[in-house]
Amino acid sequence: MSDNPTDITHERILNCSIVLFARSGFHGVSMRQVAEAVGVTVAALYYHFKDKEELYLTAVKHIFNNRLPISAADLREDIDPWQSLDQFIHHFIQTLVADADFQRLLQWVLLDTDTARSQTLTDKVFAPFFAEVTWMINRIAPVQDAHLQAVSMIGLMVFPFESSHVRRFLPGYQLPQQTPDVLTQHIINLLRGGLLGVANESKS
Amino acid sequence: MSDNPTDITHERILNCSIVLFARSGFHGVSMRQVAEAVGVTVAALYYHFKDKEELYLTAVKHIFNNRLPISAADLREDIDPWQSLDQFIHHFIQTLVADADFQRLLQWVLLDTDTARSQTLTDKVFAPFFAEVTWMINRIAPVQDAHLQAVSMIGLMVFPFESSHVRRFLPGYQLPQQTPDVLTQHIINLLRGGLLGVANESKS
DNA sequence: GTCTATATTACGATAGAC
DNA sequence: GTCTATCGTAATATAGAC
Repeated sequence: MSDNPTDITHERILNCSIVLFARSGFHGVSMRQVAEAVGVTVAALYYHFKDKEELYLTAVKHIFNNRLPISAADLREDIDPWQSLDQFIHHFIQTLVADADFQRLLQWVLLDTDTARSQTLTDKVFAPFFAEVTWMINRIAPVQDAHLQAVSMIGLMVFPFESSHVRRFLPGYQLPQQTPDVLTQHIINLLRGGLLGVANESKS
Repeated sequence: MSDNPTDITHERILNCSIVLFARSGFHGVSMRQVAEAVGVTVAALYYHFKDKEELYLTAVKHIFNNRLPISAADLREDIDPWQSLDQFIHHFIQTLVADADFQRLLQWVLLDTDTARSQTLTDKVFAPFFAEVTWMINRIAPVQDAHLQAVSMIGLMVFPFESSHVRRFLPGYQLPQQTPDVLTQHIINLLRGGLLGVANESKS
């Protein structure tokens, strides 16, 4: 919060950790690697964080709290639900494009089996995000199972990035598909009218 | 392939490895742990596999080759495209439900940044799978970008499982949502008519 | 083919000087 | 607050007996 030198080092450690943990996950990164990336010794890390786990969890919370909150503009009651959804999807995908570390950390966190860690993270960062998504979906399709719909929507946004390392060797893969505009358009189209798009939809 | 004792041990090592790697990933599992799970010493593992990486890759290929191929019945030209798709989705989701290790290994593999490993796996196991999915989608929506559509469809099937560890702490989560019948119905509904379902679709 | 024993390196973590 | 130095442990991997 404040700007004294301690907090600055603290923050630099977090930023370096995020890059490493995003690339290789908790078990794939050693404290020695983190120390080298920061430019200090291992002992210095242990002055700021009591152990590796606390460092990891703090780093994850740090980036999630910065990237996951959604724009208040997307949640205005007076905006058309579909336009609202479009804005939100575009905004979130832009975040995924801009911050690959955030995207990959999300992927690592989903694989975490530690119940305590999962619950902490869920309560603190995922629950509010998920609630907003659910709220949006409910405005559009109030009778459906909002939880399942929200999961599908998040999957549609996230999976293209989760799978990109593999997909780049598959036929039909093109980088332009992953731009915020194209991807948002694609998802909205699917959410509005399914595989066949809006062609089959009765105009609303 | 044959059934001599060597191959039996070979296979038992793979099966035990799969369980461990699925839970904790490559870096989260030690050769000691694998050896203990199999009931042999570490040295025995190195008789069968030249190093940890070869063990991991063989294990992953082994389970993927068993689980990923899709039923020939889903690909018959004479079956209604939507029915074909329904069968395929149901079949694949059933696999994900039945084999949590396969589901989690898939998640680990998507996180792998090693280009050589990714390419090998993609060529050998993902490409055929992806081609079949693309073929199905193309029968339904020939003009669309089949690659993107296929990614979305796979994401819709996979993400509910990828996220289940986190989602169980979120409001609206229920286990029945994850049964093959319910999930397949949900996805088909979304692919047919978007968020609002088939209500908006002109009857075909 | 599997064992015991071990080489070698890396890991997380801490004590104590400055 | 960061350093040097180090402890104890666990990692991957191999040599050689059986």
